[in-house]
Amino acid sequence: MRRYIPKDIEPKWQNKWAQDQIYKAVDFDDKAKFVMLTEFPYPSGDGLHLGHTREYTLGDIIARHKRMQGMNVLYPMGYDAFGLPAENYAIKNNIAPQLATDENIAKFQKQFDSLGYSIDWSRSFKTTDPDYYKWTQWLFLQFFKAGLAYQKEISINWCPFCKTGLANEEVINGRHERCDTLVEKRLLKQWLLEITKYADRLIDGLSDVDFPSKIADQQINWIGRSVGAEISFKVADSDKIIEVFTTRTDTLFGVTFMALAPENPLVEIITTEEHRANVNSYVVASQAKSEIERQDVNRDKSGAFTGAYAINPLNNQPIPIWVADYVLSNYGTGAIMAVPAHDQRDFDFANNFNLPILRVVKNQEKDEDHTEDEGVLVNSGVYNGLPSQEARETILKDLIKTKQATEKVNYRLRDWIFSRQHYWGEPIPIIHCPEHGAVAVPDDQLPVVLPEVERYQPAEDGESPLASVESWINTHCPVCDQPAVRETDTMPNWAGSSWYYLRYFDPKNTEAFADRSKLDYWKNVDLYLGGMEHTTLHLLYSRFWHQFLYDQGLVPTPEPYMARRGQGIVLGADGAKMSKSKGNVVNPTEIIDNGYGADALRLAVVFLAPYDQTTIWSPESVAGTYRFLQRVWTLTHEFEDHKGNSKELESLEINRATHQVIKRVSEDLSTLDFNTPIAALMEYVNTLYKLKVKDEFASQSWPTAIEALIQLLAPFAPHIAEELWEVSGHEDSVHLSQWPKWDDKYLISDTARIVVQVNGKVRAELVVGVDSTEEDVVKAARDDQKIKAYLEGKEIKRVILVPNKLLNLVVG
RNA sequence: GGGCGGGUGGCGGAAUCGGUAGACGCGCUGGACUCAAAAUCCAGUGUUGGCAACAACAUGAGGGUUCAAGUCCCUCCCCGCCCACCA
Repeated sequence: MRRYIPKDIEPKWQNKWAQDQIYKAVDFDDKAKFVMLTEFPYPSGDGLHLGHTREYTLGDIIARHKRMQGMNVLYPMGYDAFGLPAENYAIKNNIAPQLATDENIAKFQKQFDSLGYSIDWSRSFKTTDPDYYKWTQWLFLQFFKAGLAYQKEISINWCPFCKTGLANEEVINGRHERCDTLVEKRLLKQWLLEITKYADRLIDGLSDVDFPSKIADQQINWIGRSVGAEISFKVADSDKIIEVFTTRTDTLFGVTFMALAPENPLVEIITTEEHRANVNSYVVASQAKSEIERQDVNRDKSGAFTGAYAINPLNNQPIPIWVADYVLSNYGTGAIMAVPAHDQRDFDFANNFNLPILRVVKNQEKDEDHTEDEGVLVNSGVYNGLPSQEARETILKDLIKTKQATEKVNYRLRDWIFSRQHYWGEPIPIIHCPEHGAVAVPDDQLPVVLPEVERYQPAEDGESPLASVESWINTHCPVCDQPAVRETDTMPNWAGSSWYYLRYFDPKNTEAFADRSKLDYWKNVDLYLGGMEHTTLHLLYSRFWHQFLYDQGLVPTPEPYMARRGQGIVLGADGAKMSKSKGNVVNPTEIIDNGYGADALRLAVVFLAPYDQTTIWSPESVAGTYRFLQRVWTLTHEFEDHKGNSKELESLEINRATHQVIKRVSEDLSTLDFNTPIAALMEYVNTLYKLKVKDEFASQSWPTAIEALIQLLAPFAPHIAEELWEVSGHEDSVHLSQWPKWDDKYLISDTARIVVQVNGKVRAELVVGVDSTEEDVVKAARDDQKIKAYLEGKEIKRVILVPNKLLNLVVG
């Protein structure tokens, strides 16, 4: 018998599949379509890592399974190639990022090929292709034309290491998520996309798609919709008004001070001469603090009194106005009404500065200094006695009547800062004309191709490297043809990935980002698998783009992804995140080349744990899955050698095992369980090993049993399955064969094993006829030697029978 | 502080509706084969007591509901992820 040597069969089949193009997705096919999407990789110099392998293997298993179920499957792959690592590499080695990127992609491609994925490579592209980013630019212009892309001078998060502005979502704990550098604030003119306009849609749309609650909740929290009121407070002895946002109008009588953010322009205006010096030095000190200092929750609350007072609109009491840097300038109005008795932060501040604390909500709990819980109003004039929730509405209504408040919804979500001061990104296709301002580059001049430059390093002052390319910058206004200059900022690395799935539907189109009829056929992604870390970045951004495109009538569905699943991270064997510095990185190519092969590796990364769970890599697991494949190999070959034997009747045992495993694998795959079907297949093979000793492959049930085994294994381990399929005499690919079906009639037995409990403890196991009556089962139990001993001298008080499963005798 | 997960053998993990806890794999132990080793095959493997049959205990801790709890309820502890001075 030939031995199982993966490297003898895997490249052979990979070539054959490529040659026969068996994984090609067909536009407009009559079969039902299924779009299986996994996040495309950034082609770094390190190549595919184990996390990629897990993600793409999972996608491949689903794609292959759906294909065998008769669907027209599109499983595409591309490269998200704009981004900082390539640029940093370019800066360091003075090599064009284009070249480094192409080298890396070649490396990735080789690894991809060695893993045997059923990807339709004819649809592949990279986001850095001018043919691709032409359409990224065109789509940006649709936002611009709809008024959703705008320029504004704002204080932004600035990474001093990368020398670029960052979106809110890219700052983690005051540091740039990519390089871990402390972020600074800088005032810069930036392009923004008005994602806040879609805040409600992004929340509401979640109810039409199948996202795990973990992901949906995270997006909802990130958007942070908060319903409340904007209330106007007059400043005493002044015509100025302070607007504040609050969700607790019911606590209005408990306001004992107001607080303005240091950046609030009113600070300058209302501060009295007496307090000016003090307030100024406080504001300067606050602004000198780093982001991380200002965001530290545990820090003592600081502030300064402005000398001014506001008037409470309900009782006309004067309220001192303070400046405090715990008030955020970019949320709400940059000013708050402070209710120390019912807000922890206001409470802390009041304690620091000996400001009064007035309880206006009373609740059951003992009289604490402050509570944020609901209760009944006290110290609130005519509103005393109202439940706080009701008071919230009543007071707001009254204030609206007197035009002192409006209903207001606030979001934590901020507009998406879309400018980067970098070379390696899509140029923003805008021309600045002295007369006409920002003008869109006309469609027939797209793409605005990224020019070659002398140096890739961004400038200290935040100018993009493109600013130094005179010949490129200087152009003419598309409206008036007067001299004008190009925008030099580029798009963030999230731009190209915001719509890439649509390009797979029609990757070569030069007239449109995708042909409408193809969009109508493929519609959207049926299942999208990716990392949890993209929940509030890529996944939110691309939903926003898609919803906008839907509103523009450019795509046929309101949501891009019908279902989303997030796969867990694979940690190193030491339990730490894999990283080069820790030396715990596992290279999938090494495992394949060590002789285990792609199939054993694929099984190992999937068998490890449920796909959505973070798990620790165990090097021995490949040995286990390799051993299993070897047993499948041996079994199949032994069967082939004994084929002549088959003359006996069917084996009920084999039939039952076969139909059981078909059922289990099918059902598990439909619920996206991938580790348990592999266990089921292992169990099945163990069973067949035992049964083969019995009948020497003589029963007529063997051919079906082996065939089912190979087919069920095919999505998981495509190479060995294809080889064994051929060995068993098939000429067509197993991957185009029809997924086996189980028949319940083989699963039914005429006997049932019943567990017998006495007082809830398992004491024996009985075999009785299926669907035996309670009377019969109890009788059988009474006759059982072991049970007899437990019933001795006792009376059966109660009998519980779970048909065909369990009998519990309660005795006493 | 808020949101969401989770805690089961030496390890990764199984366990529809509450119904035999520990499937499957790793590791370990013993045996077969071999001059020997590797590979392979077979058997065993939660803990405690016992030669054994068997019994008791056992799913983070404590209580409860139930004929029956890993699963449901209450109280608490611990771990992970995400967000965080968002009014």
